[in-house]
Amino acid sequence: MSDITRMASIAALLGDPARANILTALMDGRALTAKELAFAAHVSPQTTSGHLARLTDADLLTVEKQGRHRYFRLASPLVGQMLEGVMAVAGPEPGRTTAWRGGDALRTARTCYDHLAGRLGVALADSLTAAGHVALSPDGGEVTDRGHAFLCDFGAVPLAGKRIFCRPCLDWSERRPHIAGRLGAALASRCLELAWIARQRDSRAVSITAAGAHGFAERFGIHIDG
Amino acid sequence: MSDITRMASIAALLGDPARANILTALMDGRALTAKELAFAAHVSPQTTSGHLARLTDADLLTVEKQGRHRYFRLASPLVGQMLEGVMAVAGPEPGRTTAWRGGDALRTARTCYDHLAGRLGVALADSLTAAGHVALSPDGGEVTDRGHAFLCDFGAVPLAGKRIFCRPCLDWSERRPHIAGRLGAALASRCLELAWIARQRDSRAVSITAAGAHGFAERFGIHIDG
DNA sequence: GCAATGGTTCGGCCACGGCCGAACTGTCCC
DNA sequence: GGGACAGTTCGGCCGTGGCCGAACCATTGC
Repeated sequence: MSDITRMASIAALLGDPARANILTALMDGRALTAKELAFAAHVSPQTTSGHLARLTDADLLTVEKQGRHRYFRLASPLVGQMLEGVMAVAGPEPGRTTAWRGGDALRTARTCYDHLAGRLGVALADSLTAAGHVALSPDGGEVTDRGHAFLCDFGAVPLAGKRIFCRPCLDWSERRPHIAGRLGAALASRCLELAWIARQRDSRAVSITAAGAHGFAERFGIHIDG
Repeated sequence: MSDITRMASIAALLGDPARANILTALMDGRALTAKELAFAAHVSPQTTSGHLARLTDADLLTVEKQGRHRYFRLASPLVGQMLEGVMAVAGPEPGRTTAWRGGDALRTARTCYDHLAGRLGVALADSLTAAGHVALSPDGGEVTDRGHAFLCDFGAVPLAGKRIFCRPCLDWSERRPHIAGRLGAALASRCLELAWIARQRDSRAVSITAAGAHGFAERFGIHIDG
């Protein structure tokens, strides 16, 4: 199969509205179940199953089995970039000025469910592990004694609950882990509380405030440009 | 029509092998006729006509009438970037290391028919106009007396012939004009003769040699990185 | 064990769209 | 004028593929 034939078959996969819905629903790096994707695609679960099979066959998606669920996510940053490339061409509808500029902002910092992702999320995870406050392993994470004190001092106290305390979540745009679970949620809500970050309308992107730029640098040694 | 529906319809246009052939044939910025594109797409002229109509309707291509020919070219750099994005995902075939890295090289310097395009081609045009050697206008170009002397000294003497002497050619990746016509061809062949540039296998990209880097800087004040 | 739920496979329906042959328009050139 | 050539439009054929209903696994929980 030639280069352009393969290119055409990949593009054909994006060319169906249902599959396009599925892929864009996954663009923020979350992993969603087949049923959630069926809802996003506005088609029945059977039909969705077929689409998902084709997308995973083409290596656009990866799948993880977990109990009776199957979680799908974008297979690589390249896939997200490809989608953005198509968006960039399709986006500027005549008579509409909002070009698709979410790309950069999304990569800089965004929420993933209720925790932080993007460059900021990954940098935060790096900082905490480098300082020996948190130890991440593929299937979970631990907070050290020093880490516990540090986080209490910072004001990020996870709520009690049976939800997993800390786990690494693979970041779509950075392709490296950030911190999810109750700890991730606590960090995000504390940053919001301190007004270090601010939500943006109609987007999962978050912006880093001036106070945040200063705070992240001082407390975590993190410098995010843009 | 929603964002993702439009995205899907754009992607669907790329998803047909014939259209994918057409678009990739135009990726180096040349303008080709419907018949040439029919040949590239391996389908009949009638079928090609339909494809071209859809591609221009979607603003992926622009068309210029010229006599009984219609010349098609990519409508914007975004289209080329989109194609590269899809190539990047489709390209790395398992068991094959040649990823699609032509993109950068093509943008740096390439041939367009028999003259130079890309950053180098545009820089050359800029240099010659800035120095007052050449005056480009939308439908042609003139060489000044000083320019004539300069070009003779450089060794770029256009062949006689009825082909147009000098005309601007819109550069796909830079979206600014470079020099085509007999003059453009003479410049390119002289650069090749001096071994300032070298052709690459199976590609329209050309590489700038060490002598070229030096020569372009000294004679034309051009510095191309990469 | 059984029911409930997530997910897949199968079969059949149907529409969209790619393809070409044939006929038509428009331009160039002798 | 007439012939050659570029390109388009029309009509009809046909395959691909999207969609859902129904039935079928697999896992969880009672």
